[in-house]
Amino acid sequence: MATENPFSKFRQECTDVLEQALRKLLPEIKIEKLTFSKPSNPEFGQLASSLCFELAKKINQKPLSLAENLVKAMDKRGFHLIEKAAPAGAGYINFHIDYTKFSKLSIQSIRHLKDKYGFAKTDNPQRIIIEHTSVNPLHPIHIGQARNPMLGDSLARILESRGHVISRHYYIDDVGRQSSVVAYGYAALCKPAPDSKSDLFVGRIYTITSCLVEINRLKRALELSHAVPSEDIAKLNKELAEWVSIAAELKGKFPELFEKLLEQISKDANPEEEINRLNRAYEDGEPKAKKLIREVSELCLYGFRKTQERVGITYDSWDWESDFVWSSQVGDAMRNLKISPFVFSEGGVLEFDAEKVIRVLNLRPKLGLKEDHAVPPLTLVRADGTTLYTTRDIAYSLWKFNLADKVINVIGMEQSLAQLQLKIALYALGFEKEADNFVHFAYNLVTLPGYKMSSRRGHYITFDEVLDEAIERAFEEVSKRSPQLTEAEKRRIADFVGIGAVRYALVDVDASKPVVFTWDRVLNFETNSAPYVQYTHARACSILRKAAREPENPDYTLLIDKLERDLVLIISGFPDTFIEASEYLKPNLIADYVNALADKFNTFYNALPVIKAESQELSDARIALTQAIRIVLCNALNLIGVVAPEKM
RNA sequence: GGGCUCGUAGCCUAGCACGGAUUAAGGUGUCGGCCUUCGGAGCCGGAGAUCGUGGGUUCAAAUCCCACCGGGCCCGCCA
Repeated sequence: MATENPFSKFRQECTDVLEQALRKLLPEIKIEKLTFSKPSNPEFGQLASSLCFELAKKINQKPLSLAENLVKAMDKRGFHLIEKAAPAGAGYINFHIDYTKFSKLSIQSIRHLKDKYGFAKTDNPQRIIIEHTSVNPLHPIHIGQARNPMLGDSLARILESRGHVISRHYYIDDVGRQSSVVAYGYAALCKPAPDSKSDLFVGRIYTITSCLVEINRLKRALELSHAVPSEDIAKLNKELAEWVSIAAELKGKFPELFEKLLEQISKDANPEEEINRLNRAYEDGEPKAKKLIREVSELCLYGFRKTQERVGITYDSWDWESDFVWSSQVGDAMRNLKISPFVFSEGGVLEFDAEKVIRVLNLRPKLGLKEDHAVPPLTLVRADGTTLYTTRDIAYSLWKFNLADKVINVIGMEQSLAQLQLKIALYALGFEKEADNFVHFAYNLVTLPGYKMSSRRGHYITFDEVLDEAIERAFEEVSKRSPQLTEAEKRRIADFVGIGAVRYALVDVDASKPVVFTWDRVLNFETNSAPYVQYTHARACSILRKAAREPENPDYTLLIDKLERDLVLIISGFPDTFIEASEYLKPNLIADYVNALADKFNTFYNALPVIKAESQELSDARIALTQAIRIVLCNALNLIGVVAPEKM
């Protein structure tokens, strides 16, 4: 008698009983769907209906007397997991759960389903592509970008457990001008072998090259600027001064590399022109340009893979933006858009009229846009015939929909407008179903207090640095608490504790809220952190190890303490939380849930003996409860990619 | 200027999609306790909140609607 979702059994029973009473008492009233809420006070039961407040007006009766009548009309033979139903307050109907039966059902179900428990399967399994991370291959992944893979990977784990077929995609943006900048610098240095982690190495080349090229450009602009107004000159001078100070900073940090690049780049009369030429050559698929840019991009991506391996993240597909340019796909999408009534030409530039699509296809309600929310047009093709980022993304999205029913893009909310325009473009092309299933999972930025992160300027804290620091701090913590362990054991533990802490900290906050990065926040080892939950899991394991027996004869009716009952309720509700997290794409719910469960278990641990309980039957019941809790902690941690250790 | 988004104790966060109970939930910090019990990365208790402001809808608003205020972001032939 195992059930996938114990608490929903109880809810279903409440629904059945209340529906039956309604049919009997008020046959003329039709209710679409009964909903229940969890009472604020546990003395009011485990589920409550506020139905009578709504019905009261309609049938001109007081809510409370209606509640009383409904309870009287209930068929008590339908009570299995319900202990009693009672009218309460000004007109609630409270349902009290029968713990003697429910504890047994829940604990046994969990122990039976083990690592499958909680992962209620969807009725509508889909093929879903989750595109996440997609950091440009120009510099290491920094902490501001690291929230993306943490969220994306957790979403992937959650939706996969829900029964969907998930494919994790990384979109490599190698077509932009920036890629040509770094490739230009790399070539100027004669393609050196990295002297450090390859993405860090590429990042240095990128920052210095970009800075030198920028200074060169501004100087030339100033030389040619006799005719322009003086405020423009002032502006150029200000910009130049800024870049010169960045150059000084970079020269101080990387003197050798800086000098070499300066020497080489100075040989070019116009480096900017060289870069633009390289960019065009790459888009045209010229073999030499292809080889060069792919080489430097691969170098950087190699570093990304190393970083993601550390945190247990992998991808199923690495998609090169350039492949879509070189093949006919971007061109095809363009041609189809061009013949639609939504594209117009202005000064030799192709513009996409998103607003017109919305009007003609009446998309405003569907997209949830207000009446006065005007969506600006999107430039598709430059005057020189080359395409823009979002344009190429249209072709890429169509390609993704060849492989999947649904596409979820984990992309910062600063790109909300571009993502919206992209979605509208899919409607314009007639891909209505696809557009409906195109989801921009937007997340807010990670900022550093009093510090403006800028990859162009080389101002960032890399994700690797954060991981290193987290592991180092975890190592100190382990050494302090478990001095008896060997160095190797301490290292192993520090690794999953430090990394768990970072993963947890970056999914724990609602994705739409901004996160201010502080070391204290990310490297928290106390309550409401991965280490806290990991510790709790290890503690549960420790009890089970010490007990050294399977609970042969548990008597669940002995679990009468409020703490035990609360724990049963929490673990029986895990499938509900899991379903909510997957349906509404809210991985933070899992983090909150697992922390709340750990909290309650620690209180229980402190208050009631498991192994040395008064009787063998009670001890067995508590061992079984501890087993069930351990399973749920582990399953929940897995969803956010945090290791559940047996010892730490 | 237009749009999007966030605003809940000193600080960080949950609750808002789906409005409900004379106590708005945690954490951190602060003050005070718990080393006789299964791992103290723990547990218990105290103090700490005009839920940004003002209206409105409702029997009922942190939650829905409107206006305003404050922070962030976007409105490029950048990505």
